[in-house]
Amino acid sequence: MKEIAPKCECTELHPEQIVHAEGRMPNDEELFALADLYKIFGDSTRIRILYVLYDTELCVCDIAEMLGMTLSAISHQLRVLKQARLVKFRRAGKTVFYSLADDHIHAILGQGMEHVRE
Amino acid sequence: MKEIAPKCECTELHPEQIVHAEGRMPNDEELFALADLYKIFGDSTRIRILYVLYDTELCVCDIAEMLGMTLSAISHQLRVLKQARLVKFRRAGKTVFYSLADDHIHAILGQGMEHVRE
DNA sequence: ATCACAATTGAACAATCGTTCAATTGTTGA
DNA sequence: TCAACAATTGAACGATTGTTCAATTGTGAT
Repeated sequence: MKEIAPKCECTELHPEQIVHAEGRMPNDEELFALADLYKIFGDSTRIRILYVLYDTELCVCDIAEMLGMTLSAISHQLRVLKQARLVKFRRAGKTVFYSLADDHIHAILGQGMEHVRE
Repeated sequence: MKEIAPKCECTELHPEQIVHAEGRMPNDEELFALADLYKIFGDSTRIRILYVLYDTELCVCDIAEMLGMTLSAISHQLRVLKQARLVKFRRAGKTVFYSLADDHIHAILGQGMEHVRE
């Protein structure tokens, strides 16, 4: 018979905390969704895009100009932001204008910035 | 004489928005720090660690047990969280107990979860 | 229809990241 | 001093990610 894998024994020292912690854990689905949300914010190009759009709508070309990046790079990231519903867009002729999807985004950015600045 | 690179001309369409947006952009240093902060939250293992520590201190072994991962994997991630000052620790004999660094972390997690759940 | 141009897309590449494995550190108790 | 064990660390691997380049789509003007 094969030996079972060696198992850490220290958990028996604090079962109360474990039971307590397990009792209020969000479900896995929510935890993964949360990580995915933060993943979107976790890139400086995307953060800068969100900030140039903070209270203004701009076309892709404006954004590329302001951030000193190519149209393609910006467009790729706008796609990510669009899929995550962090930005919305409207078409006007050849031009597409992007803006933040809702006020929630401001709140999240503000919260993070507060932590960074302290 | 070499031709200058072709330049997008659309920015001339909305210089007002650009000036406006540029006027309230945080400096680059802050923007990069913000992206780096969110990068830490943008991983499901780290998010789960932060949640098991939500209001309890636990040792590395407890966390590994609860998340069904190896000690090594957890320890590596705790190191990342420690460097970002999202968790703090205290040593008690052979055991090291981790907990959230401050209440700000709760606020950030709560804000994100609110967005995910809506 | 054709041209100009804003924007999008796909493939490819380098760079970054998370986990595993093995070795090591640090502390306790015999 | 030595054994046991919680925890940390470094190297290596595969997987994911952001940008570039080239090609393409979609719209408006001639």
